[in-house]
Amino acid sequence: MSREHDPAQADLSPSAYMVLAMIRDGFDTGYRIKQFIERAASFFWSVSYGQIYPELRRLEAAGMISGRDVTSSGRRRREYSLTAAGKRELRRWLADPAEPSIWLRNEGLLRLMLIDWDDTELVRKNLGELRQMSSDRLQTVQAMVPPRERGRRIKELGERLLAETVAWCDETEAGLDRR
Amino acid sequence: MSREHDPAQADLSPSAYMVLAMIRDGFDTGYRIKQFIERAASFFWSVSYGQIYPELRRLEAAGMISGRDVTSSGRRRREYSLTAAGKRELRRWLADPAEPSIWLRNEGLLRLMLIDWDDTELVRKNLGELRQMSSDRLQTVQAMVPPRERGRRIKELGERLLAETVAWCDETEAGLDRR
DNA sequence: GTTCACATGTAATGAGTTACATGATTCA
DNA sequence: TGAATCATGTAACTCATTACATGTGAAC
Repeated sequence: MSREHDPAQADLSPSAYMVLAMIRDGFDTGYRIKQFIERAASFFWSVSYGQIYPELRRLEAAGMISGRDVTSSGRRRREYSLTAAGKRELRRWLADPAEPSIWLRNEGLLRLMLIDWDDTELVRKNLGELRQMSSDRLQTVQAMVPPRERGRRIKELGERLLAETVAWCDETEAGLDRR
Repeated sequence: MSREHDPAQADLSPSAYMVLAMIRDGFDTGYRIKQFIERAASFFWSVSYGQIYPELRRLEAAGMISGRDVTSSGRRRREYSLTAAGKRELRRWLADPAEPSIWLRNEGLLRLMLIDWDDTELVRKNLGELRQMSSDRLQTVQAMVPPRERGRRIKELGERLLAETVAWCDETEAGLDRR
């Protein structure tokens, strides 16, 4: 994550900017942000509540967002909105030339790479697991109604990548039989 | 990473098992393991030296591997081999029913999802960056000579996924002009 | 003589998870 | 009445990064 040290920049984490942008787009509580990311971005981004809630507090302390407690029909929630500083900082980051980092770990694929392929049963099991996960994710992505055009394009990529993985699992499994 | 607590199991991290398997396959130094993973698994796994070297020491302390310093033609390196316990533990993990976790963060895609798509220039820039990264990775994967059959299949998946991403970037950029 | 590949390592730091704790509402 | 969904939050922990430090040999 090569963000160089530069005192002129707030230098938040990518997750913080994600949160900022979600609030900008109307996903104004921690819960809603998590739900949305899980549905719309699950094929390239992950989050947990243990990350989101402290992040919201940090961003508020830093003056990037401001929150207020809302109680409607008995349920309490904390709604946030961007401050001027938050808007500025988000805009700055989005136009920033810093090269984006990629971080990935697919344990299923790792296992598949490490197991003995003569053990057809084990290969089949791992292939099945990967297929299941991918097609579950594919369904989640497909079920998603993207809010804007960019959402439609991103969604399409997710569908293609996940469908490709499912197809690969099927073909690989089929290849197992022809031996 | 839902590895349940079970005193009967050594419960190492997935990275530790990756290291174990690499040593099993003849990649017997930290440097070689990193090189190989970078080339063969870059599309689904990441590693850094800061992770690998301490991991090798930990595994040695745990009796899973044993290392010895080798100096050939002036250069010193530490070569490892699996102990009986290491072989056993690796075998156990590979047959383990624990569901594999997926963890991913593609900052380029995140930016693309968060930017204003009416700013065609910015979209183009981000698309270009993603395309560059993906085609670089694609080349790395293509250049790789897989050691075994399983390597060939995994390699094929990487190629398909990366090629799909590159194609998506191109199509999306082309679509930008038709507006 | 300088750059690239080989080769190993540590310290400081940060990010993000899991498990836990709590409680209301809605729906079957 | 029980399960699912809505909703927030903390503590302990693990993992893994980045930056730094060091040195050799080979190739140009």
